Amino acid sequence: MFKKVLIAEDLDSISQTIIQTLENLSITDIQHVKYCDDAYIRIKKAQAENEPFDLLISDLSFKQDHRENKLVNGEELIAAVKKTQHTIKTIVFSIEDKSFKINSLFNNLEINAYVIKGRNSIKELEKAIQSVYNGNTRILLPHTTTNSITEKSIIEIEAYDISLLTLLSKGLIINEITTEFKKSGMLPNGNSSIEKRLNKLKTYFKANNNVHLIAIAKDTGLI
Amino acid sequence: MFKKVLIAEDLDSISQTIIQTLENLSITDIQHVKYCDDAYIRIKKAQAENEPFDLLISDLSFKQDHRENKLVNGEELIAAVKKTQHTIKTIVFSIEDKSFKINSLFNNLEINAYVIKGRNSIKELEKAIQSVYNGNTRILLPHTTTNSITEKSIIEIEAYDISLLTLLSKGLIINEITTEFKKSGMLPNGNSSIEKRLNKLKTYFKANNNVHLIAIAKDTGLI
DNA sequence: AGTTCGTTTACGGTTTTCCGTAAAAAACAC
DNA sequence: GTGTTTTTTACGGAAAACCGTAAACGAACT
Repeated sequence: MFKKVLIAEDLDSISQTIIQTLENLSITDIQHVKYCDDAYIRIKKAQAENEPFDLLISDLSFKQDHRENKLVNGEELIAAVKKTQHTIKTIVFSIEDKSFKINSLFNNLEINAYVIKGRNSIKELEKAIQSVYNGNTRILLPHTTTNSITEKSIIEIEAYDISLLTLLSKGLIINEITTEFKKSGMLPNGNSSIEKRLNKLKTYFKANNNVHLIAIAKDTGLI
Repeated sequence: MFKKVLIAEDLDSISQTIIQTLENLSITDIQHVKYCDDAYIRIKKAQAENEPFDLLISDLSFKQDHRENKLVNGEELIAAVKKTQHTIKTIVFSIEDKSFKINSLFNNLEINAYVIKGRNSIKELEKAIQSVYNGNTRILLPHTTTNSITEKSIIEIEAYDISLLTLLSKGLIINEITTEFKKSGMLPNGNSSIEKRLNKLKTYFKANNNVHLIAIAKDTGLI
């Protein structure tokens, strides 16, 4: 079993349970931090001392407080950690159940497992740890994502749409988005193309207008 | 100290910690449910058997799954419980940190304490339990609500605005909202008045347009 | 080079929002 | 009851979204 495990989880009401779960698996060296920055430092340090962590169990969203942090969420943390220690195994333990986001974590960050916080997630987390230790990857133990978008859709929605919706949600009008896209080299960037894309999104999400579309995008966690 | 306590919390990773906290306070009769409906039934039953619960510790948001439930969140649960057993003490333990919502719980549901899930919430929860047992009320142990709206604003924003924003977020245009308001007797319900109110909201939230406004309303948890 | 096909962009008309001003109605004061 | 203030509603013009159509462009192939 894993020897040295780091937990990145801000809520103490949850981290305590994770620690206990790890103890039940006879893992002796369990460390816990409440901030992403701290997690990164710990991993760096352990690496420098030639006693690197075997496994990182991380939440995705961390509460903001008085402290200024460079890494503000689990995605940034994992991306940073993988750059410095690519061999480390990673399990994400989060309440997020949108398959869009989960898939992107497997594809972009190459995490080893994803466990959705739920009514029976402790056992699932335990299983996930076992599986990852046995060398398996792409593990997800869900009630396969209830209120998320279907698989097909996810493929169609890309970074372009996210940018578009994000700018729209920030109050920019189409013209301004066009200018913005031209600045950042995002293509296509004509007024009409952007309108057309918005129309596709509206059709897809069954939205009556832009306002409705943004509301839906917020609800589904797309932006 | 309290003798009989019920915990309503869906995430097992959190409930386990709460149970342990209660055990540390030498509370012997600790019950735990993962669904609001179950909580209500337990309380009814305990009352019928003349051994009512002293305290209810409840989360606010519960994940939806295959099960059909009448009570879908902590607010509904507490409202229902108070109707049948007004003497019960209630502590809300939730990640929600918008003072708008927290205040409404104290005012409308007359909860006894509110603890925000955070980096040191276990100790705060413990303190809250002690305080409620000692007869105190209106307890809130926060880093006083970071990313929420200020006090003044909350007073100004009322049910009317929520309805307005909600309808807008559902894709209705001003004209349709007017009709809707006339149907439901919401006043004022003229096109211009609704526009004027929207303008106030836009000024207040520093929103460029309706799309922006809805995005902000979603972000702040107003709708 | 020319053809085809798909994508991007341009344009125009209609609807809705946006943002004033003014009239009407209601609430209030005396 | 009359005048005053506030709130609500009506209206109208400018800006933006909305929606269809057509032109321009680019890549792939012959």
